[in-house]
Amino acid sequence: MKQLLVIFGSTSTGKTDLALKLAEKFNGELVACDSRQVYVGLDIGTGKAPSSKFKIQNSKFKKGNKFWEFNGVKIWMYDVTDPGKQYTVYDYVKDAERIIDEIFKRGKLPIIVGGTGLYLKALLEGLSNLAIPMDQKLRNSLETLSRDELQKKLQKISPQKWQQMNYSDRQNPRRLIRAVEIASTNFTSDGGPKGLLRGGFKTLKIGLTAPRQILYRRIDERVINRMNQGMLDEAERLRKTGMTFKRMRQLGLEYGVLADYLEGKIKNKNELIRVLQGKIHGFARRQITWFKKASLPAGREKNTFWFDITEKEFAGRVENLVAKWYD
RNA sequence: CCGGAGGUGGCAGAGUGGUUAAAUGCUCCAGACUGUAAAUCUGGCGGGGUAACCCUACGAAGGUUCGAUCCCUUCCCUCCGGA
Repeated sequence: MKQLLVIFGSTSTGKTDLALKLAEKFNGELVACDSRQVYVGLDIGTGKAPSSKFKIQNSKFKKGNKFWEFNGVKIWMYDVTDPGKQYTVYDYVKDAERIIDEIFKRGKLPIIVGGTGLYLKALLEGLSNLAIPMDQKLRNSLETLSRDELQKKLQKISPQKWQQMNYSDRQNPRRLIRAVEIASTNFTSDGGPKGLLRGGFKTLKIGLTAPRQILYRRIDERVINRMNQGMLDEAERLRKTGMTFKRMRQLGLEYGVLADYLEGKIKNKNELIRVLQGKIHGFARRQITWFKKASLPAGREKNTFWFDITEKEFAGRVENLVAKWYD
C-alpha cells in the first residue's frame, strides 16, 4: 500500500528541518504545502531556505528544475508559478497530486510539509466545490458591489446557501462572492479532485506545537534573521521586476509589511520588525485555530500524533514512530 | 534658574464639565473559513460577577462645582529652547 507522511503545524515550529531529517533516514522527498512558497522569487520571506543552523551543517544545496535540493533531499512545490499570478487551492491540489505520484514511481516516500491548512485538507480529503471554476468576469463585477448588496444578491439567488453561512462568513465579501459564483454557475461537476486519503493511502500525520511564548520567541528571532538574510533586498527586487504594492499586500505578511515600508508608511526598520512580528504572531494563532480541531477525535486532522517541539528528544521519538509505521 | 510644551488604559494616540470604563490603531485573547487561505471575516480586551450591578481609573495632593479626566492651586516627572 502507498504510504504518505504528513507533517504540519504553525509557522516556526521547525517542520521543514524535521522533514529533511526524516527524508534522509527514510529515503523521502518533501512536498511543501504552503500557499506562498509556490511562487518563484519569494524565498527569504517565505522561509524556503532552511534555518541557518541547518544550512551551516549541510552545505550541499542546489536548485533544480522545479525543485530545491538539500543534502540530496528534494523539496517540491517550491517555485511552481509566477508571483504575479494568482495561485489557488485548486492549482495546488492538481500540481501536488502529480508530484506525489511521481515520487511514488521513484519508489520514495512523499513527505508533505504543510502550514496551509486549507491546502492540506484539500489535498488529503478533497473539497466538494473545488472543481467549480472561478469566473473572473463575474467576480470583477461583484467586486464593485457593497457588502450589503452582495448579501442581498446571494439571498435572492440562493437562499439555501445564505442559510448555511454563519454570521462571520456573511460579513465576508470574499465568501459572499464565491457563494454567488457557485450559485450562478451552470458548470456540471466532474467531481474534481477526490483527496488522497480516499485513494487508500496509508497515512501518518504528525502535528507540531510549541508553547505560545516560545513560539512567539522563535517567530521574533526568525524575523530578525530574515532581515539579516536580505529580506528587504528581496522585496526591492520584486518591485524592480514589476510587482505592484497591491500585489505585495495580497501576498501578506512580510511582503505586505515590506510594501508599507517601501512606500514610507512604516518609517524605520525597528518599526518594520515590530509590526511584522506582531502580524506573524496573529498568523500563527490563526493556524493554531485551524489545526486545533485536530486534537479532537473527530477533528479535522484526526489520527494525528502531536509533538511539542520543546520536549526533549522529540525528534528521536518522531523517528521511532515513523520507523514503526514505514514498511 | 527662566521661557515654552506635556503627563490618558500593555503601547501609540484622541478627547471633553455630566450620555466616558474613556474614540482610533497596534499588541493580546477567542473564533469562523469547501477555489485569493501568509488571504478574508467575526467577537472580546481595567478588575469582579451568570446577571442586575459593584470596585478601581485619565501623574500626586488639595480646591471650585450638584457633578471633573476635562477648570483653579501647589507638588512631582518628561521634553524643547534660553541662561
